[in-house]
Amino acid sequence: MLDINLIRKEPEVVRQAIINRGNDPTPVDEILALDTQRREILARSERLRATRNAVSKEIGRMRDEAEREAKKAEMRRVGDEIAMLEAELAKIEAQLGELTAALPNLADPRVPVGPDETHNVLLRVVEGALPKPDFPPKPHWEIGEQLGIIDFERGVKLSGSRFYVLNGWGARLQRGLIAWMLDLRLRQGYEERYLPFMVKAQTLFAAGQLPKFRDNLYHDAEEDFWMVPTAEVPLTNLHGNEILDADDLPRLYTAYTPCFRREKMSAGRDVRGIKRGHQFDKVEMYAFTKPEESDHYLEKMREDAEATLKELGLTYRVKLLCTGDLGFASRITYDLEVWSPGVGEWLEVSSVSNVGDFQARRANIKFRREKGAKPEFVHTLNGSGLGLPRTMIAVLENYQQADGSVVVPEVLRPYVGTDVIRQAHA
RNA sequence: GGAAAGGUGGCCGAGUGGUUUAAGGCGGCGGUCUUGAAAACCGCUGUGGCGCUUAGCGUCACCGUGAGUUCGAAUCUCACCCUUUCCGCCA
Repeated sequence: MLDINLIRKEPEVVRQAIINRGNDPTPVDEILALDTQRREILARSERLRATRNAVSKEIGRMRDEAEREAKKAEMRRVGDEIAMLEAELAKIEAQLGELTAALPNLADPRVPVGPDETHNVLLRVVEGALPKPDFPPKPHWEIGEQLGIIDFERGVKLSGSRFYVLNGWGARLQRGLIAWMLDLRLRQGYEERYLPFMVKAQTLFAAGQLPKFRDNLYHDAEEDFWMVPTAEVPLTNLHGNEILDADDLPRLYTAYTPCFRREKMSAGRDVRGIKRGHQFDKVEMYAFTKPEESDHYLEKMREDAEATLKELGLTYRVKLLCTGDLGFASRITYDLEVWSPGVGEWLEVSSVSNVGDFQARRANIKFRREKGAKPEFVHTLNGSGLGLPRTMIAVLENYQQADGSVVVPEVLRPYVGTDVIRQAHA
């Protein structure tokens, strides 16, 4: 949610920012018009309320019955007028809310302007420590099926396309990755949380997922339960409607959750393998900071995510997203992409964003600089650390051997329980 | 799922239609006193919106949420949500 005061004061800036994202800026003008109307009507109805409050108090003290009835009749008319104005106000506020809720966040000035992902800026490539394979690398779906650790057929039998079953060492590899990543986050200073995987609609709104991305979410038909598309959603709301002490900031969190996405927007893309499913696992990083510190923690989160890939010895690259590819709530985003030789692709495994006060406004998360000071909105940041299926793909494809086995990365061995995977079961 | 009780400021807690402008207490902040501290005493104490002559002032809203009754609602009515206890079911 953008600050209405910013829209009032700098409509040109907001308009241009929306255009830079490739969106239509006309809602800005509608918002300004509605905002003016709102304030006019509000002033009128509040003057009437003030009158009614005062007169009602007098009525309570009046002894003369006739005079009393006269005043009551008069206030009845005032009441009717207030009701009329407020009905109008409610309509305007609903429209205003809808329009402002649909506006994306403003991009940071450092974000390059561009129409789509082709204009993202490659910042650098970091070579991993692993030797290049001296044989033609296979894609993970072949590795997985040959080892018997990924069962696509039974996944489809259970749930349809884009589902799979992990067997034996495959399941343990994923579990090991999750546990190792969480421990790495703890060493990096994040606190772990175990969160609800189903949340209320309001929780999704505060994180910026609703109303805009309704089509990409799963929800219960009968109750107000929505499956989380990312841990970012419950983490954002962890401190919803709270005023934090400045001493409590920053708050750094990490959480593992499954993520559920309908992938309606990506129908037909990446149908092969485990790259894009309706259900996937992710370890997330999240931060609540003072406004002036959020950029510092953006860099920390990016470094922390990068450390994951470095410790796995993988080759990756860092991109700065352009305005056209930026997420709805984000001001600035780094993407980390890991090289995977089997599919011959750079796979997006992490997205690290500074959201500024965009989610804090929606979720009403504030802090007080000192006792008695006026509460201010915090800044929030989120980053994947990392997405599991794609990290699994990268591990399987980068650590595959000529004989079809997969060596377990050294850091994962204590977590997985073996040095090398030769078959599904020991 | 059934029954009962309940939801009031940072916390406890009073409040069954109009001097409630939400009592009182605790906590917190400031002050008096003190060598210092404690005690005692005095003062202050939430969030948001709108307006203005903007260190402030005025006004409106907020007592779980939403509707309703009324000139006037924390208080009355209805629906819903949540909490606690008991019963049932269950990992």
